[in-house]
Amino acid sequence: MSSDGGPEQGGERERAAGEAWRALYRLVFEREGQLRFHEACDATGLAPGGLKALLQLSADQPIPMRDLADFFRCDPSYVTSLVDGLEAAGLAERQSHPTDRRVKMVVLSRAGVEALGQARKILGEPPASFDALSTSELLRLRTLLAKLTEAEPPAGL
Amino acid sequence: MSSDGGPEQGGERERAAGEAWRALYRLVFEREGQLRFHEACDATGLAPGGLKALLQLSADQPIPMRDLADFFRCDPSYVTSLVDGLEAAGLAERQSHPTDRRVKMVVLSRAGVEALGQARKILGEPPASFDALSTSELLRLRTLLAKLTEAEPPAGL
DNA sequence: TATTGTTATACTCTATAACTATA
DNA sequence: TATAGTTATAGAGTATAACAATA
Repeated sequence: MSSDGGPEQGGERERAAGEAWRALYRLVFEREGQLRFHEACDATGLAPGGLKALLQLSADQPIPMRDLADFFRCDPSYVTSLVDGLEAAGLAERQSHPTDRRVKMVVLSRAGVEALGQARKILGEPPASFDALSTSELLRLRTLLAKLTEAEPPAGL
Repeated sequence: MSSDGGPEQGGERERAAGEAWRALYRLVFEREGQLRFHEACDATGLAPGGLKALLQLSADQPIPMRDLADFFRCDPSYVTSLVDGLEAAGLAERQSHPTDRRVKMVVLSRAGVEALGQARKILGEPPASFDALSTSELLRLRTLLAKLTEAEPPAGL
């Protein structure tokens, strides 16, 4: 955080930022987010690792296994076991790379796409506490959060 | 989510709620939150489970081990191993309950309090993307999020 | 020689079952 | 009899090391 407010605003700005962040963190990381994630695991029959992998895959954009390992900062051998699991469940398939025959790429099967939709539906459902905000407050909240996510580094795959 | 807006506002309200929630989720659960948590693990030398336990403890309010198991929805035997770890690291101590001699309670040692402070400092640091908001926007964001956390069920220990 | 993915193996995390002590 | 915590054990989850195939 840099301070860009007025000369007397720095403290207030930083306090507000800290409080906002900690509220975000509590809301998502310690409560509803975890619940949602567990629900989605149960609904799809996947272990946490399998669900995280599922969420990074699609039917039409094959992903090299190596990229998954980089994204998750895990060992390639673990990606092997994750993809083994998804394949055994009929949710994903390995494809060979068109030009580099060392590389294997992963895509979702039809069942995988369906499971992904189910997971996204559960994860995307706002918690009951959102009822505490009026519609205009929700609109403002959405706008502010959109600014934050746009400012983030493009951490995707 | 119930819809309490005007007759034509329901769709917009729900869309805003969904988008706000998913932005929250992405921000905390898939990115900065995970990074912060890993950093805090490294800084304290604790495994994820140990850090989660540390965050629920304090020096002056002893917590029965059973309450920890309930809070984490885990088996009591796992609490035993978590507390064993914290104790071996010199961060926590077991106390006996004053009246019920079956119960053991956990408190932080002086080193535990210090480690907790270190962890909270890391976890509570807002991400760089917060620079994208003006001070007044941060103040508004904080206010909106405070309403949400206040509306949550009191999930604490 | 360097890189992708797999196998074999081991270590960590977490749960189940059986047990002790206490209520 | 029921409850708090521990021990022993077993099962996931994840990493390391050695290896085969390909670049």
